[in-house]
Amino acid sequence: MLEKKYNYKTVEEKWHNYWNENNIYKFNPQDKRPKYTIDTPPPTISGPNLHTGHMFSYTQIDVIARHKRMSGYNVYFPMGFDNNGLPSYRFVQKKYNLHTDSMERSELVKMCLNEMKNIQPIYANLFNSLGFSCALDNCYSTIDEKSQKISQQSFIELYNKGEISRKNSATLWCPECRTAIALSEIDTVEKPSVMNYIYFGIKDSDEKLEIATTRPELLSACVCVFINPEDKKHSHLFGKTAISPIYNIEVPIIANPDALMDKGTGVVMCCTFGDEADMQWQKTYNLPIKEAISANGRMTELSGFLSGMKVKDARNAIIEKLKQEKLLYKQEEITHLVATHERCSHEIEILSKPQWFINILEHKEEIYQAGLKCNWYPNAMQKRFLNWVDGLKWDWCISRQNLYGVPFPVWYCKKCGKIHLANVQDLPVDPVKTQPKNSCECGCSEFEPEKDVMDTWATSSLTPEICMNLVTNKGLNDEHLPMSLRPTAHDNIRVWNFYTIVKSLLHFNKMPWNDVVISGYAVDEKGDKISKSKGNEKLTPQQLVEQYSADVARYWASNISIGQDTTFTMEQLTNASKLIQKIWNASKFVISFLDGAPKTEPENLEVMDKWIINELKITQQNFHKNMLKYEIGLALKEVEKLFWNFCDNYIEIAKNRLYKPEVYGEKAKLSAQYASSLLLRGMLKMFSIYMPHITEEIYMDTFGQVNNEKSIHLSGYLQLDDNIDNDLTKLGEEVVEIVSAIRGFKSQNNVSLKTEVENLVITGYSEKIKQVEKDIKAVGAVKNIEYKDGEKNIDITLVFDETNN
RNA sequence: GGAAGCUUAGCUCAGCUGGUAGAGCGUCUGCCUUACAAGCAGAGGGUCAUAGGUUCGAGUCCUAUAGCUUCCACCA
Repeated sequence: MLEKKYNYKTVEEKWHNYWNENNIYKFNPQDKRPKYTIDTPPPTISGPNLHTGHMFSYTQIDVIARHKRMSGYNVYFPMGFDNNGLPSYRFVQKKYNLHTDSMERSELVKMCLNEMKNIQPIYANLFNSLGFSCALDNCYSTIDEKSQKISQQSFIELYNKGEISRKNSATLWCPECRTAIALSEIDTVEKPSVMNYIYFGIKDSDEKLEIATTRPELLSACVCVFINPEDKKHSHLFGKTAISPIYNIEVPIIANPDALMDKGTGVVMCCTFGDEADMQWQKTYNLPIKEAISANGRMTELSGFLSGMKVKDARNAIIEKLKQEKLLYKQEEITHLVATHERCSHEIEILSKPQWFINILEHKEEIYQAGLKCNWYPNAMQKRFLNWVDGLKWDWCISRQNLYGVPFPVWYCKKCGKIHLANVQDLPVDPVKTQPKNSCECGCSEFEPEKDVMDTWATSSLTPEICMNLVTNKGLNDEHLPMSLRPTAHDNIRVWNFYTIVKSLLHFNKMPWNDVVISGYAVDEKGDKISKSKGNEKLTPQQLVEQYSADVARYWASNISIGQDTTFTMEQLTNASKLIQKIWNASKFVISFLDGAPKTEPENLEVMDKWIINELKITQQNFHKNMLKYEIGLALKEVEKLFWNFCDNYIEIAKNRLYKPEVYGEKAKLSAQYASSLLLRGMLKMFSIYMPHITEEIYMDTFGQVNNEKSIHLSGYLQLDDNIDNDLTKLGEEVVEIVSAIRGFKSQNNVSLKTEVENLVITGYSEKIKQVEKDIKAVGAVKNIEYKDGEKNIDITLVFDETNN
């Protein structure tokens, strides 16, 4: 028997234990049913707690996982933790106040892995307390040995395929972090700057050439001057030689249509490597490479008197000097967009350093095609991916000059410089700690280890393989590809999704997954993303679960439109709490009549019972239609709509037959018992993917016991035929209309709903209404009904009662 | 500058392949009705951003405009 009030605290904890002890959600790879595999995003370990956003997006994934499980799939819903990257590194460094300059890499990795052992249970507890059905007993970490092995194996295989090479090439460089970074790690921010107008000289001429620049400190690296070929004002200069101020370097004047006549003075100086455009020009015009900035963000010797200065100091110093020498004739304050490193917000430089690159530019078309092949939910997200692929300009630089990360399995021969790779069976290796087994072909047996580490995405892009390896132990392997689903937020389209597709194509020429679901953000009333740094998180996930229950939190997180941001308000929580209590109450009512309920459909079902069963069929169809599109919120609304219809209208009708078989007949009672329990069972199953605790509690107290079932979550949805009877729907609508009219009339006359109706005149309704006369009479407390033809109308006369006056 | 999405009741949002505007919350009124007063019933409230077009008929399709959001590009 269910208690009067639903006590979520004890109930939720009870089922968590039960689910874990009985391995309810355990994935069995041997199971013959079709698999549904999820490439779960591993949460980044960058702080001691999870936030609202995690709860929001992982709930949606869990709803999908539960739905597929209920639909008969063998569902694999793994979980991992991402601690291979700067955020985790920074977190540990800060927490223990580490001086990492003097640390060994392996030591640091060990510390990060240890720290994860502290954090992981906290994350796992929250996941558990939210009722997530993921495999928390077998998680991966993106820096653990297995992941390192797969990541290094991927490197070796792609190297052997010729898809990876070490090139001395332009690299996006963060002087603050002192590492190369990828295009996807860049944020562009608007910053104030100064446009400096300076004079260049012309060889064998007294003419002065006016040039505008925001980066005068790069003057020493100036290799040429561009002028638009259409530019008549400057056309006499083509083929001549310009002389840079201060350094007096002679550089050619070249016609270049990229030089815009209306920008600056129309004359551009090109400094390798000032920015991306300079880079392109360097390649196109085969210009010499001159480096004015070094890896630590200071000026090189090339810059002469600026040498050793930081970029900004150098800029001020050279402006001073230009002013002194009267080579600077104008300055303008401007704001412009600057590329910055998203992790540290420092301005990016472009340097030429030897780095490891994965070929992506030459695979652009294949990647584009893969984007087309993938099912994106919502579909508009596909465009974003394709746009990104279209705009690719760089190969994927996977080396980072960090201490922390997955090392390259690479050594260089000290004598001839030849690249030596580790053997796959020896992985994972740290080249700093070990040496190749054989000496080099040149006879040398001394090696220099590659000290760089791989970009974190070089490993994260292998999560399909890392996930499946947890159960198959087959390492880098394509048996499981494509996985069914990659769920993620939209900020990851051009990063994690992109790189995963790249790796999967390069390794196996296969799609990593069939479907990609992009979730929106949880936002506050103003539309700002809820995050700890913004301080707009009203309740932590833990508080939410404690104060409102996991089911309430989950309801809020699943009541969404796919890809749309969802506002978090306290009202929504109240709403969900009410729905849950209502489910409890309605269930109590239905269950109290479960004794003696027919297990199979009785003959001669009452019309209104047929009607509500018909409504259940319609709802199930709509529910599944929406779930197929991953519209979990719309599917939920379908069930809710049915549920309220069931409570407000059907129960009120069935009540009378259930309470008074002596008046309405035993058969009519059996009919209502059958229909109400079928409805409850069907609705609980659909609700179960959103609110797994309360539904389990009710189900296992009743229906589950009949067939000794282990859990509602393994019970599957109701199998109903799909014969929809539209006439029944119409009839039901008419009945609801009539009942509503009676209720409204009583309401307007300020009388209780149980006040009897002396006479009810129904005009213009279908003949069939007569079939449900006794139900209408019962629910409206109507003594007599008259039927008339004509324009639709309902006329009500109440029984005269002194107490009503 | 390029791309995508959004603009429907006071608020948060549904409205699939075109056919007389929907839900929840909030507001107002009434009701202790053998599941539920943290409940129930009822009422009010919208020229579906704007302007054109296609159509017998458009919130729904097409074109343009405006506002908001996001992504990309723009460092001389």
